[in-house]
Amino acid sequence: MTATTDSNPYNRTMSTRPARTSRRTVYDELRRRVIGLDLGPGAPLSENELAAELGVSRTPIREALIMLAQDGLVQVFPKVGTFVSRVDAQRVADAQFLREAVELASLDDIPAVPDPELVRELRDNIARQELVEADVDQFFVLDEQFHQGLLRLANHGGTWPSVVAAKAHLDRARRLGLHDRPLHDFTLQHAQVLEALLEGGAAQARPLMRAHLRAVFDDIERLRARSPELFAPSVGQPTRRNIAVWE
Amino acid sequence: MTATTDSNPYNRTMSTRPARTSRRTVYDELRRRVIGLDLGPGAPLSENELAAELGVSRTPIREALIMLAQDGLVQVFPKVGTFVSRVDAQRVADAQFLREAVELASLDDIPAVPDPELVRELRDNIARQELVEADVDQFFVLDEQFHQGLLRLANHGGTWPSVVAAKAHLDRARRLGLHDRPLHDFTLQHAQVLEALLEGGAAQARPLMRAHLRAVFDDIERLRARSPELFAPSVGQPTRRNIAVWE
DNA sequence: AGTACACCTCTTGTATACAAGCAGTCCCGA
DNA sequence: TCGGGACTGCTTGTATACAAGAGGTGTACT
Repeated sequence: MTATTDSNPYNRTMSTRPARTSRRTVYDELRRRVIGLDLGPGAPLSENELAAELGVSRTPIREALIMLAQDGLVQVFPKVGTFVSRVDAQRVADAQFLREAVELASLDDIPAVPDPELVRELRDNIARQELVEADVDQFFVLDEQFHQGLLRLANHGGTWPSVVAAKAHLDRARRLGLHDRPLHDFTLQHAQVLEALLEGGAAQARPLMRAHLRAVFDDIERLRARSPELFAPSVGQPTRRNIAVWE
Repeated sequence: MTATTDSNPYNRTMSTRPARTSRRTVYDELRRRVIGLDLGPGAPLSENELAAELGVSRTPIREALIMLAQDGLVQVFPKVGTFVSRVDAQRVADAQFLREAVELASLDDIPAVPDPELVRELRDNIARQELVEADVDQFFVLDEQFHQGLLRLANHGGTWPSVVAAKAHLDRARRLGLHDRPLHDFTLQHAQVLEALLEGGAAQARPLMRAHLRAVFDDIERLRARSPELFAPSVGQPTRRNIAVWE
């Protein structure tokens, strides 16, 4: 699970602890399911069912769903139902665009002599990426730490939550394919970006970074060409599920 | 007020109407108050008081506050209180960075022959800006329509919600100053950006756009230099207000 | 005077009850 | 056979009751 969701630096309070409310737990869990496609695009979500399953009342469920709706991961139709958002090609493209814009622009703001402590963390991160064999989840955690680290290098770590929000839609689209491109391709790209950055600055790192980000998006676009039905436009409102089962 | 908040194109459903729930009304109202500084940074928000004032129960109030918390406009401390977020200099800088990155990058994606209908709208928008005398709110609406229009020109209208979220923090910071820079300065910059774009493409428009966006940020930075106390870091948790008043 | 401590009132978090509405089903009638 | 309308189950929206904790306040004791 990507535990970096709430790494919003502005929501830290330093003096008070994380305050793990039930709502937060539900939010994290549902977000994980949506991004991980345990809950497929268009799937209906019943507040009552979720409440029963997760062992809490409707209140924290509702509040978590509201947060997910703000993230664009679910859609709430009053008096009708709540549904996992469809994977919309336009939305995925917008997410890619935003992420690319922010991450590329941040390269220009990285100081000539970057924070050595952060650089050390990044190198260490890459070293650990190289040790990952096939654990995709583990790799994703490291991948997120790496990209967030680059933003922090530019002193723009505060934009990470926005990037993560966009990334959620990209990750979901990517998982539709299930294809297992070798993880080491990405690790190599990460290493190349970092070295180019430290050697030649933003000018040299930029094209590599763009290529790296585009590699992910190109995977998605290939998938879309192959299986367009997965990217049905989200305009069609969902149908109510048939429940029945008086058991 | 800027009514463009819910212009998220993905949340449209075409078939169902906007569904104006009470929660939405409360959210819009509180957001307006926070950005308009009717509710100053650090101000305490009591769910009970708001419920009484706005004539609804705690439920829609809570849910609206949760949405505002996700926007970073308020902070909720469990069992302690809810407070309007401080205007944090780092956060404002991050918002500026994100907005700049997205809006500048979008220029590169504007087609050589842009949608003539959208161009007409943009020209019309500028014409109306020129007619605005001193109505700041009216100007803000046109300003947002203009910037959103440019994004749509690049077929990246879907990123507008993210830009608006960042812009909220910028606007709030800007209002701390209350200074009335002539609106026509901005109108002129808008016109110059659009003309440069249509004449010479992204290459010519980019520096003008950057200058325009920076002009706003520079105002904020000047204000910060003059009145640093307004930008107190948000780490310090607020103090509980004294209520008393047995009346 | 200073300090420890019980208290008391506020806060948000959670659970539950009720309201309102959409939509599929089923039955009845033409 | 086909159409229409009441019915019935669900859905989310809102209101309210209760739980649990944080922290200011005042008092009593040293």
